[in-house]
Amino acid sequence: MNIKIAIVDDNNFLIRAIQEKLSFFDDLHVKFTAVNGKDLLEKLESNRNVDLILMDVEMPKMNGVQATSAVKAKYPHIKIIMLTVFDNDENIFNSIKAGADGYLLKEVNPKDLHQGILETLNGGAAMNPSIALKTLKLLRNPFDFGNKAQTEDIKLSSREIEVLEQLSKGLNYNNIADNLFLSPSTVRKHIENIYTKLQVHNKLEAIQKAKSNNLI
Amino acid sequence: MNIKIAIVDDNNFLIRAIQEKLSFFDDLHVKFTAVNGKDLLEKLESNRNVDLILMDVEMPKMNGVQATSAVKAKYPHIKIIMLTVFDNDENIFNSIKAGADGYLLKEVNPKDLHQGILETLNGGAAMNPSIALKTLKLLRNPFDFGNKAQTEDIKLSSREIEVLEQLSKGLNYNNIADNLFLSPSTVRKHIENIYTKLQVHNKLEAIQKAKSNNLI
DNA sequence: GCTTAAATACGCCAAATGACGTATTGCGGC
DNA sequence: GCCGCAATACGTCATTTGGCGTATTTAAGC
Repeated sequence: MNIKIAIVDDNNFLIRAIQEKLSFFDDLHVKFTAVNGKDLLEKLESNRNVDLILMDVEMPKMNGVQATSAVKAKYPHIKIIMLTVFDNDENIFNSIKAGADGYLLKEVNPKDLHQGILETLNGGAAMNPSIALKTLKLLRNPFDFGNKAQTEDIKLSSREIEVLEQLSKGLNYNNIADNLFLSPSTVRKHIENIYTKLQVHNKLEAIQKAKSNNLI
Repeated sequence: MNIKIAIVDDNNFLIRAIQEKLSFFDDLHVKFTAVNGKDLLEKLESNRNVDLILMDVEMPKMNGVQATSAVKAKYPHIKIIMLTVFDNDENIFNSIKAGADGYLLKEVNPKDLHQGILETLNGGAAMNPSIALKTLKLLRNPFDFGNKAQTEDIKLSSREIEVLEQLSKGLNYNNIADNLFLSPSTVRKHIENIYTKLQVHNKLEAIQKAKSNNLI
């Protein structure tokens, strides 16, 4: 077994410490390291043959949450474990939302880190018990789930929103036309305008963007 | 250290197996066992000096979820770890809501069980990696909280799931091919097979169905 | 060793989609 | 009355997607 790992952290000493921990295990190989999210994305561009990323949260330029979103959007098969000294709810929740596959504290011992990496690659999730408890609490109190607003002030007409809603059901243009008593041509035009306003280029992206902006 | 444990399971062989696992550790002591929730509550009545309960989910008379609610309402200081052979979302979610402090599968080895018990008493939560992943998915998808467990027993291969994940990001076939180091033809074939298995006819429907069945 | 399932890969064809340009109608505001 | 915007509608063209057949290679199970 040869597991290819990337480490992302703005602190070189901590990178060194993590490498040290990984060095005990023959099946783990550090492909490269990066000092922030931007650096990571650039390096992934030219060397995407990575199984798992150990990611810090707090970093300059692009933090770990943003980087996780970006990586997961482009390389969903790459697993990501957040590895950080902080365990505040905000970071944990945002990381999970961004798609992280695990969340460990940096004080983790080599054995548990190794174990967590294997479990994550095996379709599980790696988590400190204290983190696990926080996720359970978050699940029990679904109070502030959807309200992280970063609305870009996008304005769609009411007709466009109707079309978008139909689109999100998985209907094709002809069915939408039937449902809204429109010509298929008109539906297409509406969708074209929607794409322009949202700056996207296909159904999926339009629906995702619309949802994240509470348009539908 | 003297940790007082109760085991609740309607299957005597499984109780025996759990006792066996606990017997390796001097700090763990099984105070009593019960065969269902009702039995547990009665026994707790006369002997409430228990630190932690290992609880089965599926039981006659009163199941583990109901028992957890009842115990937590009356004895909030007692920790409860669900210990079951099944790991379906419904049970996990309901157990968490009922107040469980952990969720382990019965196949867990003695060391991990011991570890999980200590961590739970120490203010953490015990969780299998596969369970942990499910809780993360539940956190990401606050929508499938109240609804159905109508898992249609759809089986996708791991490669198919990878493709589906890429698809759900809004990528087109060529980009998916690039990301997974495949020929576009292969991506198309995978997607075709996915559609057949899910009985759908386009991206959107596939993604919706996959999400509602927790495949992605 | 044989069987099966999964993963890989092509080709063909029809349908759906996305990106253009263009045009008409209706309605509210100034 | 004119302006601007939303809503309506067509045509064209290239690309993407979905459906179907076929084939080879690899991994896993018996």
